[in-house]
Amino acid sequence: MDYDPGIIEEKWQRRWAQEGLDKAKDDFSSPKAYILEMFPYPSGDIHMGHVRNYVLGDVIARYHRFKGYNVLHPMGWDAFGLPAENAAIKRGIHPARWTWSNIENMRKQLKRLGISYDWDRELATCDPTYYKWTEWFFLLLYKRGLAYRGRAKVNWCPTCKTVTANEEVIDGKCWRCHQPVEERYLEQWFFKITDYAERLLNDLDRLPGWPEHVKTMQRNWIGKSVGAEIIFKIKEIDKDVKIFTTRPDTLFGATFFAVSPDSSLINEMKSSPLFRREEVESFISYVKSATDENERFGVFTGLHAINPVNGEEIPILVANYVLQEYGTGAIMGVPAHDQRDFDFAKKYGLPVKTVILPPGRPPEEELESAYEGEGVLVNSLMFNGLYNEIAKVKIVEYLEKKGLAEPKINYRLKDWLISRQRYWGSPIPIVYCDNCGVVPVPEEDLPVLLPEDADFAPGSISPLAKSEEFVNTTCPKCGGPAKRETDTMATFICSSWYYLRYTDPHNSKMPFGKDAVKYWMPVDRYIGGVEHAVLHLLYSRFFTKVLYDAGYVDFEEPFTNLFTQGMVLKDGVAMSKSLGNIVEPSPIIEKYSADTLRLFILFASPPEKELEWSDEGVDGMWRFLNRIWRLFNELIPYVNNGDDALDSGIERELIRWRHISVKRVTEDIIERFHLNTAISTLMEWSNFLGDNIDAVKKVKGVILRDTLETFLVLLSPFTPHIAEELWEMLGHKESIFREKWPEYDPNLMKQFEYELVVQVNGKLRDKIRTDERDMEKLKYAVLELPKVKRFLQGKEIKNIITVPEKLINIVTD
RNA sequence: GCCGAAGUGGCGGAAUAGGCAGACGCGCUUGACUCAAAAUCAAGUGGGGCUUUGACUCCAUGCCGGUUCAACUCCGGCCUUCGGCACCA
Repeated sequence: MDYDPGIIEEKWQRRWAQEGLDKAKDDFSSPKAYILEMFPYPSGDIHMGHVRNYVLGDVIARYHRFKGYNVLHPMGWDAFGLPAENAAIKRGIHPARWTWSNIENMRKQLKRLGISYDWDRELATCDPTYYKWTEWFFLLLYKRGLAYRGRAKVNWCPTCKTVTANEEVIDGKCWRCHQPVEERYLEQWFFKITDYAERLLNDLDRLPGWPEHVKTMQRNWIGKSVGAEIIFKIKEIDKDVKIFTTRPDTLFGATFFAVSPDSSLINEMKSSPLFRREEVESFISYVKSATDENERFGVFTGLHAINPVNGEEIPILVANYVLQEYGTGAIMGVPAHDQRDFDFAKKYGLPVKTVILPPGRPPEEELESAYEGEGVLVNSLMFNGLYNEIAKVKIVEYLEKKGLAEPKINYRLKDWLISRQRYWGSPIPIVYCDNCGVVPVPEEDLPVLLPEDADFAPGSISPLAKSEEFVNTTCPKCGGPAKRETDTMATFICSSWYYLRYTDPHNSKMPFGKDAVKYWMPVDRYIGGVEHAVLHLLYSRFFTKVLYDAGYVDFEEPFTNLFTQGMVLKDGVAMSKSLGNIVEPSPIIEKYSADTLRLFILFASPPEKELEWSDEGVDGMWRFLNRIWRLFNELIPYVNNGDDALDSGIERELIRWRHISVKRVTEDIIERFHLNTAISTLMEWSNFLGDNIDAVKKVKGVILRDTLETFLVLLSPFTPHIAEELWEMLGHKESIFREKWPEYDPNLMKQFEYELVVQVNGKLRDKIRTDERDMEKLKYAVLELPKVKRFLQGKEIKNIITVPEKLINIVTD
C-alpha cells in the first residue's frame, strides 16, 4: 500500500476535530501551558512565514500535551486595518465582507496544515464582541489619566491618509506602505506610555526567557539618558532657558548656546533690538527646505546666554541639529567634548575650550576631535582636579542650591499616538459636548458600533465624520446634543490585549475572567517575527502593566518566554510580491502533503535563523516520509514475533537507539528548540532500522513494537498525520496524541563496545573498539598499537591524557 | 558612529560541557532495475600530495596572534556580512 497523504490527512483532521483533542480544558487545577503564536492579519492567504510560525508553535503545543499539560493553543485574527479599506476602495467590497471572507479562507488553510488549535476560542478583533472590550481598555486608560488629547508634531502618511505612531515610522517611511511620512501639527489622542518608561526598561531584566537582541532593541527605543536640566539666562531679554545635558561636568566648556529652528524662544528674542531677524528667518526657511539632513547649519541670533556656573556670555545660535522634540529644544554647545558641537564650532569659527583632560595629555594641546571620554576637570574654577564622573554630581548640586539646575532623566520614548483617520478600526468611545466638553461613553453603552454604511473613501477627514448618523449623538452627561469622536484606534491597541481574551473568549461581562487569566497567564511560549520587537511587544507589556496597576491581573509581564523565528527566503531574499519570488503553501500541500511541508519548514534551518526555500529540499522530505511509510509497512507484521525469537546484538542496539533518540529529540525540542536536529535524529534512527532491516525483522516482538511506537510518538509533533495513521496500523484504537511522551534511561544508552579515539600530540592516529572501561589499562595498551608506535619513534612520552570512554592523547616532547 | 548577531564542503546545516570537524538533508558521480524515463535501491562525494592509491599522509571551520596535552568552541586584535538605533545633547 502506498503512502496516500491526501486521504490520510483529511481523515485524521476530521477525527481530531470530532474528538476535540486540541481543546484547552477549563480545569484550573492541572498544570498548564499557554503556547501562543502571533495572530495574523487576514490578508487573504497563509504565506510561508505564517507556516513557519504556526508549525513551530504546533510542535511545542503537541509536545506539552504529551507531557501532560493542559495546553492552551489558540488562533485568531488581527482583523482591523488599512488593507481591508484599500481593497474596499479598489474593488467595491465592504471591508467587513472582505475581511471575513479572508478569515474563512485562511482558517481553512491553517486547518489543512494540521495545526492543533482550539478553534472554539477563535477571535477576530473586528468583531463587536471583541472591540467592545478594546473600547473598554481605552476607557480604562482614560480613567487612569493615561489617555489624553494633545496637539503635537505627528507623522502623517499621505498614502495611508492617516497619522501613525513613532514606532510605525522606519527611516522616515511608513511601516505599512513604505512611503515617506510628513510632519503635521495635529490634535490627537495619545496613550501616556512614557509614564511607564522606567518600568518597561527595568523589567526587561526580569525576562531571561527573551532573546537578548529584542531586549536591546526595546532598551534602545526607550532610550533612557541620565543628566540634568540647567538654566541659562538670556542676557538681552529677561528670560530663563533650560537645557538638558548628560554632561554637566563639561559646563565650563560651553562656548555657544543653540536652539532648534522650531523653538518658541526665537519668537521671544524678537523683542530685542539686537536680534538679527532677517538672517534668522531666512536661515529657518532655508533649513526647512534643505535636503541634506546630516549637514549641520547654524546662524547667530545676535543675542547671548549667560553660563550659570561662571557668568560667561556665549552666543546664541539657531542650529538645525538641535531637535525640538527631545530634551528642551535647546542645548549648550561644548565643542571640546562633543563631536557634533566640535564639527559645528569648527565650521562657524566658534572657540573650543578644553575642560576635561585624560591622564597624560597636556592642557594646551589643540584638539583634532572632541574628547568624549573620562578625565579630570581643568579650566573649571573650584571644580578643577575633580574626576569628571564626580564633577557631574557636584556641579549639579552646586547649581541646584541656587535653583539653577536639577537632575533629570530623559527618554527617547514618546507618548503613543493612537488616533487614526480611517474607517476600519475600533471606534474611540468619546463624545464631545458643547456644555460638558470631552465625555467618555459610559461602559454600559459599549460597544460604540462602527456604522456599516459609512463612506470609507479616505480623505482629509476620517470616514466616520461623514456618517451623520454616527457623529450626531446625545451627551451621556447632560443629554444635550453632542458629537462623537470620529477617529478610530490604532490596530496595535487591538493586539495589545488579545492574548488575555483567549483565556476566556466568550465572556460577555468582562474582557476576561479573573480566574481564567490567573490560571492561563502569563503566556509560557510566545512565538513570532522579530518585526514586532518594539511595536506590538512593547505595547503589550505596557497594557499588562496598566492592568496590573488597576488590579485586574497579578503579573506584570505578559510573555515569559519569547521566541523570534527567522524569515523565509527565496534566492537569498524575503519572499515578496514585488520580487515575484513567492512560494505559496497550498500548492505544496496539494503536490506533496501537509506533513511534507511541515517537515521541510522545520528541518531546513534552526528556527531562529533565516530559512532558504528549496524545492529539492521539499522533495527530500517527501522521500523521507515515503521511506518511513515503507519501513513501517515492512516491519509491522513482525511486532508479533514471539519471545523465542533470535536474541542477537541487534536487540541491544535497538534499545540503545531508542533511548538515545528519545533523549536527543526531547532535549532538542524543549531545551534548545532546535527542531532541525531533532528531525535528523529521527532520520538517523530510521536509517539504522532500514540498513539492518533483515536482522530487525527477527527480534522479539515486544522490542520491535517498542521501537516502532516510540519512533512514532517522537515523530508525531512534526508530522502528526502520518504518525497517527501508522499508529493505527500498529493496532491502536486510541489516538497517538493520548500517549505519554517516552522517558529515557541513560544506562540503556551505553554501548557495550565503544570506539576509543587515540591521539598522539592531539592528532588522531587510530581508533579502537573496546569494551574495556578502565582507562589506566587502556593507557598502556594503546602504546602498542602499530600506528601509535610509528608516531612515537624516537620521541619521549611526557604525558598521557585520558578522557573516560572517549579518548587517549599521548603527549611527547 | 553606537548596540547586537553571525562567518564551517557545491548548497541548507551538524558538532549540546574544550576531546574524531563536516551528522542529517540537498545536489552531484557511478552502478542495479527498465526498451527508456521516473521512482526506488546500492556505492561514492572537503581540498591537496604520493616513486608505497594506503588501515597512507599533509592541509582545512573569515584573517592574525594567544591560552591548552587538545580550539569551530575560550581570550586579544582585525576583516566581512546581516539586523537594530542613529544629529537623542
